[in-house]
Amino acid sequence: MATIYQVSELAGVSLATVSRVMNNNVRVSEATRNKVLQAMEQLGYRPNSIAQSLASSRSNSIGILVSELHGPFYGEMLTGIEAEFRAAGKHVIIAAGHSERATEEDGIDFLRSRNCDALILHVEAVSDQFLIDLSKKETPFVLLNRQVPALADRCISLDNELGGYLAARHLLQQGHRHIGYIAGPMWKADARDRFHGHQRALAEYQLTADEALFFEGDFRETGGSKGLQALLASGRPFSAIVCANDEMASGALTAARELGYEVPADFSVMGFDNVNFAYYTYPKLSTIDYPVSAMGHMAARWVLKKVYQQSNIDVQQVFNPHLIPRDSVAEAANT
Amino acid sequence: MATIYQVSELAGVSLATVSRVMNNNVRVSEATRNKVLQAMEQLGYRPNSIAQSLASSRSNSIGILVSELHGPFYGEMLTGIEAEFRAAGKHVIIAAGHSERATEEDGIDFLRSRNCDALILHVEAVSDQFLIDLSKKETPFVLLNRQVPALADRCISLDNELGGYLAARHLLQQGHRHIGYIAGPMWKADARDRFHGHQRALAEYQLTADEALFFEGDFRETGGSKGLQALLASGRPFSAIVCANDEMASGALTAARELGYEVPADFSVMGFDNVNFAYYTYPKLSTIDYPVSAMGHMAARWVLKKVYQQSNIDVQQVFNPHLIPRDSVAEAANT
DNA sequence: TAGTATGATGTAAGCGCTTTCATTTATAGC
DNA sequence: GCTATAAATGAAAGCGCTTACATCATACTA
Repeated sequence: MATIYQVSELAGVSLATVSRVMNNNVRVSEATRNKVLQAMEQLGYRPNSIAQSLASSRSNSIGILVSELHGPFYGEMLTGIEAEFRAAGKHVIIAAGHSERATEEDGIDFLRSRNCDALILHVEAVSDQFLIDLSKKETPFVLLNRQVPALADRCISLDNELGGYLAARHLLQQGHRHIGYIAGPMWKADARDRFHGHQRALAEYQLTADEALFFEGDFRETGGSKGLQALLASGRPFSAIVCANDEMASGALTAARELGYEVPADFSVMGFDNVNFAYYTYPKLSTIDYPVSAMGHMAARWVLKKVYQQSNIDVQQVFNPHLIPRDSVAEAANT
Repeated sequence: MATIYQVSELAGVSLATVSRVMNNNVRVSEATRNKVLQAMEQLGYRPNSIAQSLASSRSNSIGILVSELHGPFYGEMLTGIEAEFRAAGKHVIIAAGHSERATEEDGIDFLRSRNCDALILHVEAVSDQFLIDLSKKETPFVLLNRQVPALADRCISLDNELGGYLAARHLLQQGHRHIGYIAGPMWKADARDRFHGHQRALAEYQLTADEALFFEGDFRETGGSKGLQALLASGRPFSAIVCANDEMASGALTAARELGYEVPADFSVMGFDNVNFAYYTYPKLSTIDYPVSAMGHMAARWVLKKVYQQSNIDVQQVFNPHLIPRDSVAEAANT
């Protein structure tokens, strides 16, 4: 592999000049620039990015920690992030946190040890304090889908409370008054926020959530099917359920069918996230759109702006969800 | 940030000794090792991985190129790969190739310029020759889900032909004789192989694929719905269709419902891949299992073995698919 | 007890770049 | 044509490590 030294020799200029044409910020005369370019071409020269990083103390790499690498949600997020950075010539190092405190902390550590210029973190299990402490260390980071008041300027998040509100209101407007709720793990902030929004909507109708019609799931399909079974087992009548994400809604739909119920004739089902497959469930899932890809892009742009000084970039930090009505919700029968 | 130099000073030993205890291969007396460890602890020392890479000409990073970062298939693959490397202390740089020749070549270039120690490639659009040429360059790589005869020792693949065969045979055994086929893009090797397997099974029953009942889709939901419409429009009767992947099968299922057909009463549908959501479609999709996560693991282990000399690792290069019968296929009515 | 392995440690030369500072060369003003 | 200024280029010192190679102390052999 040719080095910068051989290029400089072939072109008959100094190392410094070659370096300058590579980082074309400084002025180099057209003539020498061409000589150098030609020499590079001829030698098939490729700069050694490791050496560049060492010398410039900038690795051009961004560490991404997400809970999982699979699943419709994280996939979209990663796609958005990667696209943005790739275009900027930066590269992306990924790690999975699996929603566990130790693994998340370990992942952050791992990424930091890799000399990332910045981190994009989708963490759920580490404490706010941990993040606040982390913010005092040298590596900058943004938080995706998390609100830490003390770190407000580094948070890119969705208004989950509003989403929960919109979902419930949709059902209420369709006349539903007995609404079951299959929540996400309540130690997760987004799960809690969604439920709070739900409660707020109910309150507007002078209603409160029935504890017997509440089930705490795991954000996965099985959580939805177990949740539905639990609601049914409670013996309490209900005409609709909201699931805190689409995976659980899908599980609930499947379970409903297996148990002989028909959605939305027997009861309506709302999802949340509007992941790709929500259109392909049966019936098509009414849900709340989560602009996850856009938010991934935005996190990347935050980094480009704050860390790589690309000042012409605008960043939006709070996103709003909106309702996607489809076929899994129908008007309530006469109550 | 503390450097190795300060550690050596605090511990009262030379740079080399500190380096030795970090890479604990060489012999260092217990006493000095402890002194050094203690000094590191005290300074909160963390080695600079960039400097390590430059000095050792080993980056401990592996480049991964997949077609997409989202979608159930690639997500599983990445999860498998990441888990394996993370445990080994290596890190993973990812890029998306989007199934386009230029983007794939560019991605490989990008990864190579990042000094990856090895590459794991899931490429579809670049030519065999390109890969053969690439194999002559310094960066080693494995191919996932691709068979290049000249590079057989670097391929980890599924026997797609067998999968196509199993899918068709299942239908034939259920008495179906008029079978539609919604293929993937036929320029992709896996799409072709699956179809070849399909033809082989038909041949065993003295049948050939009806060209009017063949549709070339795009491996996505919309491909499946368009495909079904095309088959229906052909006017040819059929009692079953096989889709070359689960996404298209899901699209076909949804389209069938919209058009007023019932699966499997009106016709059976087979998928391929056994992605996560296949269990949650309605009806539950009969499909062919693709052990994608295991194959991701295996690709990572190939790298560990061949590039990082972990000789105790076994690698399996060819995987076999198998049938997962569920509810979307039923016996053919009397023909 | 001299002679020789052997294990532990130190010295110093890179790895391939970036970047500051000094130097040379070109341009302009008068 | 000569000096003042700006533009282009070069020299060289790192960036924080790894790793031959050299050195030194100790343990063993005969």
